[in-house]
Amino acid sequence: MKRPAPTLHDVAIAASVSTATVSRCLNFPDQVAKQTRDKVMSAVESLGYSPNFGAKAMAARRTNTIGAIIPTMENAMFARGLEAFQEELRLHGFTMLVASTSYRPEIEEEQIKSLVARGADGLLLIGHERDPEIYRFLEAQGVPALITWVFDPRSERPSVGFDNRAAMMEMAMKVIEFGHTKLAFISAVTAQNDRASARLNGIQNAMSSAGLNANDLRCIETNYGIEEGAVAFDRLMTNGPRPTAILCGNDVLAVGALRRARELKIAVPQDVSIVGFDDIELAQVAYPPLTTVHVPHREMGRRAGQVLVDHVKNGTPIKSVLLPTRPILRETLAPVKAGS
Amino acid sequence: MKRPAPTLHDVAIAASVSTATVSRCLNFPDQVAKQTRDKVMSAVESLGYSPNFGAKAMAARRTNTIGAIIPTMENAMFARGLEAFQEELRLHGFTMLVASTSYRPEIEEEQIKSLVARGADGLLLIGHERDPEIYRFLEAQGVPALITWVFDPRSERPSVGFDNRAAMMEMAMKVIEFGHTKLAFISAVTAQNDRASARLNGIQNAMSSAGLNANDLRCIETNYGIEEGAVAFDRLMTNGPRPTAILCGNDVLAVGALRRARELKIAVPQDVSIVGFDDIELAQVAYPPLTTVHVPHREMGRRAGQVLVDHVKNGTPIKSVLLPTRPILRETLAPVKAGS
DNA sequence: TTGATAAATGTAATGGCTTACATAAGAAGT
DNA sequence: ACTTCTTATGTAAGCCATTACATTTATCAA
Repeated sequence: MKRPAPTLHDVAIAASVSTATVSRCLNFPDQVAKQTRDKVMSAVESLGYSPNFGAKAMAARRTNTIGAIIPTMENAMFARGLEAFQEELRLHGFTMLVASTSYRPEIEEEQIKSLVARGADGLLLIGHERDPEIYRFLEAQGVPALITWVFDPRSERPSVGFDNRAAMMEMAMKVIEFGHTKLAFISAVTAQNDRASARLNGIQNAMSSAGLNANDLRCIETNYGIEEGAVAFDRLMTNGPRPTAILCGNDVLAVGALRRARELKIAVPQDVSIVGFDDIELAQVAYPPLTTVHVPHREMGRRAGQVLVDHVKNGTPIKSVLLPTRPILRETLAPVKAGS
Repeated sequence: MKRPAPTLHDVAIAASVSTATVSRCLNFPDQVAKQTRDKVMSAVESLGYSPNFGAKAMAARRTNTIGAIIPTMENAMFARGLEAFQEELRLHGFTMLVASTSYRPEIEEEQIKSLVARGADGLLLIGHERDPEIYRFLEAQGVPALITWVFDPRSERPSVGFDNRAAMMEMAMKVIEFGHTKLAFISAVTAQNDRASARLNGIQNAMSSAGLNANDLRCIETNYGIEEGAVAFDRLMTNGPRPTAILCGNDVLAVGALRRARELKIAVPQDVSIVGFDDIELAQVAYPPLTTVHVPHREMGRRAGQVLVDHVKNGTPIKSVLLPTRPILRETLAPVKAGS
């Protein structure tokens, strides 16, 4: 199907110069005489020539490409951060390659290998938790990787992100301050996901430090999705002791819970408080507007871009960046009802 | 920063075989004796070898890569479609490369060149409208491009998508059936965006065919975003003759309008009807749930993947696919109030 | 004019992989 | 044991750029 694309050589012939001259025209235009340059450029134009990236990468030993591997593009929070990341890269002449893994570690591994093979000069990864083998591989390949969306003070690997545990703990404290003692948590799947488990820990920490028994936390793990949040809410409210406040691992789950509450005619926040995490746009337009933890996704993407580019270009060591989060009180969190 | 990665040659030495054998081990494992294979594989393993994509692509003259260029990842509708597209590609052993353009034609051109240079075997593009020069370039490079998210019966270029005009016309007819005659439209920017202008046409067609004067349509063009929708709504309701129904170019704008309506204490749908387009998740969780045009984004992504892979692999000519859309009546559209 | 210096262009090695073709080693048939 | 096929492996020629170095041409001072 694909017919052979024009090569440097074809252009050289068309312009009756050497390939070196053509290459220089394209990469260092001021090193070649105007007259020659025009000749070459018009040949490039008329042939529709575009340099072969593989050959270029091989000869020049750099690609100006950075790979980003995220769990899913369907999550607005990643989409935002990445958009900012890409903008930052563009500013410095880098191109971003994205791949998504659907939260499957084996696909992540495949994608990492694929991007490395493509000559990515650096990688953006989400979260710390992955097979150590992968870190060894990146090491062997000499490809730097920047961890984001998390900031784990205990990890030796630098990252640009926020402290999931502390952020959720702060929110849980708020909830507890509102008088809630019967808490539940609709969590994302925690296996292979340090963000999700850190958030769970945050709640448990808050409970302990407030003198509650962390074991009393009812917790449901579920996949990502509005419907999933709805189902979890249903289970929480139908079976077992009813919580008065439900924390959710992310806004999407929270919005699902909110929807089911409406369907079940359970008033939010009068009958039950619901809070989310991430503060994506959804949170503001939900009804009632969702109380949630604000995360500066764009800022995170930008900073990650700066740090990574600086490292790849100038060898500046990667330094961790901790970004602040804060609870946003909107309307789905209210003081517990007397008698609950 | 980057220290040299192990090469085929290194592996060959470590396993004391020729590079050809290593290559075969990796690409056609059954052509080499089990004993040799094991030897090679363990060398690959211990060196952390990963083939250099550029070299591979150059030698093999194919990349099994398909590029997708979309306006923005922040729009759930593209994210969804792409996710499905990627899944389909994976099934056939292809990898997807995404790039986004922020709706800027010059960035799109840059991205197209970049992906072609990277050896993409095919491209997925959104909408027909772009500089003819680009189509010529793709032609010269022999890279097939599939147009999606639109289906324009009048275009000679095949596409997999839906008829934006007809879809919006159908919705507008519904609105008119509900007795509305004072219509307004909050549109996405129509310049360089055939989807947006087709949707506008759809409304005008509906008005004309219902005996209304299409010139009476109040129309505001705005950028993409919730806040932008809110602002547009505000302008529409504050200045000039108040419409009784507002159609929006997409759900995000509609949700913005909805939010502002709540803030202004304008009841929806009692005081004004609002309808969206795309049927992303936002639409269902908005309050009240948004009446909108359903577009099968995932299906579209899947079909696009099939068509493109089939073309790239087997040379099957690209045939247009028209996907159905339908108005989803939820709660933001109601009959016009008597006396309005 | 000439010789020296700078500017423009050309020559050819290089990078990592695939693959057609050549060769070597085993299996099978007589 | 000896030829004849297979099967497994090796050899080496590309693929398409970049770039160090060599060469040619232009420029200018003396």
